[in-house]
Amino acid sequence: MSRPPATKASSEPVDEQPGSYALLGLIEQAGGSSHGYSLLQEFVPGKPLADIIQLNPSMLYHLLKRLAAREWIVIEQTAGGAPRSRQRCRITPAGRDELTRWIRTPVAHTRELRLEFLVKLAVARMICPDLEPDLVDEQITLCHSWRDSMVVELEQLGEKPESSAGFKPLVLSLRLNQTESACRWLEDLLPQRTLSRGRERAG
Amino acid sequence: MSRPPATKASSEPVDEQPGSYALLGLIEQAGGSSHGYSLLQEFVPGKPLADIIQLNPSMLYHLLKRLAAREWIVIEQTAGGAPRSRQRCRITPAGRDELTRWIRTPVAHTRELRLEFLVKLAVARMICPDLEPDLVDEQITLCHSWRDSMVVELEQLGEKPESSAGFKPLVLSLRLNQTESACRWLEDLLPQRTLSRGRERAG
DNA sequence: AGAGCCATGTAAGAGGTTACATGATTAG
DNA sequence: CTAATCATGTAACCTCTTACATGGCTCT
Repeated sequence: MSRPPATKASSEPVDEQPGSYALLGLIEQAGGSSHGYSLLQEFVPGKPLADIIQLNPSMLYHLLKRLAAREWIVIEQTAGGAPRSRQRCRITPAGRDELTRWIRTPVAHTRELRLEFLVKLAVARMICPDLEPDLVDEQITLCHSWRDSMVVELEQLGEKPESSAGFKPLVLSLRLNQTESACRWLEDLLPQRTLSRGRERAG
Repeated sequence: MSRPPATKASSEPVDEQPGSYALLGLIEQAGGSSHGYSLLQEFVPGKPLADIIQLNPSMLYHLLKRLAAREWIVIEQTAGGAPRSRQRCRITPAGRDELTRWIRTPVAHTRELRLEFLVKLAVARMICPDLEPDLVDEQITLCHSWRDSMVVELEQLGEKPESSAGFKPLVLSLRLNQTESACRWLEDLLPQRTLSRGRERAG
């Protein structure tokens, strides 16, 4: 499970998937330790995280093992006798470091906003609400830089007439559209930090 | 990817992935038969399809076998002696039917526009350019219906104040934004059909 | 006694990715 | 001779999903 994907020079640490960090965040929020089943309860309909991501039991326990393999948590069996007793998951200092590192790192693609960025946001609200404005700001900055470089790229494509034969302009303009609307969505997120409640803006 | 993982009733026909249809379309365009390596050449940088989707050799031959298993193509070995001789892939009538069915079916999610819809468009331009306007029109209609139902859903969420605690409105407004920008992008595609003799852009 | 929740998993299987194997022919 | 290109794959490994196994406990 050491996870050297053998492909990307193995120097990059390679993030876990959002679900793993959601779990890490829930454990941290619970005071640094929790157990599988109570974590599972946070993913039933009605709980905030369930609006963003769903985790079934199999996946949850699987992810917990991966977290343990990375030494971001330790898993202790609490009862000795019963074959399937409650297990206690405790976050390690390394896990805490990794969690805050991950929260503060903006997502690298527009498509990751829906799942990964929202999980970051939700976890930040749970364990470090003060970070939320920074988190949104940095994501906005990054999104703007994507947009700017795509605009440049599109202009360059427009200069060479042979490029209009291919689908590059179409692909780029779609991605540009999506990125621009993502920027607007992120910017709409900002006012919410000053409005404590009551103001709904539908669209 | 977005495929219902096979244990689900197995009565649904379940589309192949876009790459499979790209191959089917290339074979059809080549007069109904082609072979692996020359299909591979259509995915090297510079070829139109390469702007949309990339296929490595492993995946390409894997997909060809799947197409053969579905009896959408038949694979014949042409040379008898050599261990790895050229193989000929010929599209079957069922394959042709499936290809046109797939082309005419709009994609079911906004996220599939980038890859699957563009492959449909590219394949349509190759083998049935007259269909392109319909293809775009139908996708626009569908996109609009998504947008409308999301607007309704957001309004309903706005009526129940307890929902503002969760992330549902955020998720929905992001998806609505993305869908709206997808609609605009699709609409931008339409004027191109008035330049319907599109062969001039090759030079 | 049976239903249902608590609690934790294993098994099976689909799908995809990368690295690598194989052997022919052609070009420098 | 060596390298590249032609041409087709296999092997190993990863992820995620669904179905199901396992037992204790509690409530009716």
